[in-house]
Amino acid sequence: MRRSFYARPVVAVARDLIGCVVRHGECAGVIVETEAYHDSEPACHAFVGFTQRTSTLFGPPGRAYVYRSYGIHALLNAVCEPEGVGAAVLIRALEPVEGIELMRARRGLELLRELCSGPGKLTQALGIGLGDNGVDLERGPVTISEPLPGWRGVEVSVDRRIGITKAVELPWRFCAAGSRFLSRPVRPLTAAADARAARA
DNA sequence: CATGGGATTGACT
DNA sequence: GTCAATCCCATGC
Repeated sequence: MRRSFYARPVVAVARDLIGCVVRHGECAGVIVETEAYHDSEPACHAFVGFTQRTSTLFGPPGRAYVYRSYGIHALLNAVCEPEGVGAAVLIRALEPVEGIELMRARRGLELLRELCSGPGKLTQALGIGLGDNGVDLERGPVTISEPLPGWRGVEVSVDRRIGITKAVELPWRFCAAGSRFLSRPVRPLTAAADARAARA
């Protein structure tokens, strides 16, 4: 995708990335789950301002922001909004489409559903690491490109973000409706959750 | 310089 | 359902 695609409100980009293709080397998958993060809300790393860690987030849009989570996993984001705004889309799950045998070898698993159904799983499956931080997503080695035929206009479900403790009420998680490759199912909105969201 | 806290995962009860 | 692994970074003394 072109740089102008990412230089937009991060929530819109997160939604529009559903159906696009992430590629690294011979491995590729369709994005089926994303989350948006923005420096105006405390769940975003960029909330603390410009630091060494967040410099990529405040940099030009269309680059990869890769960081280590829980000391173990590398998580892949696409930097969004104009330079100077700290915002990114976390890629949370892929449907594998190419290089599946290599993914299986890297993950030590056979089951297709488990290869890329989580933000730490998909970086392991595609061989993406901290060294890919700052990479231009149009040039590679990690790239994101247009949806495959059949994925254009796919229905998107909205949910609250997973695994965070701050700003939990924001509906900034996006999933391909009915996908079997999500990190977790979309939670149906309950009346109680609705009331909480309305109050916040 | 010491410390606390994760945008997770997989193993185990 | 619970829980440990593991390390980088931001913060505070």
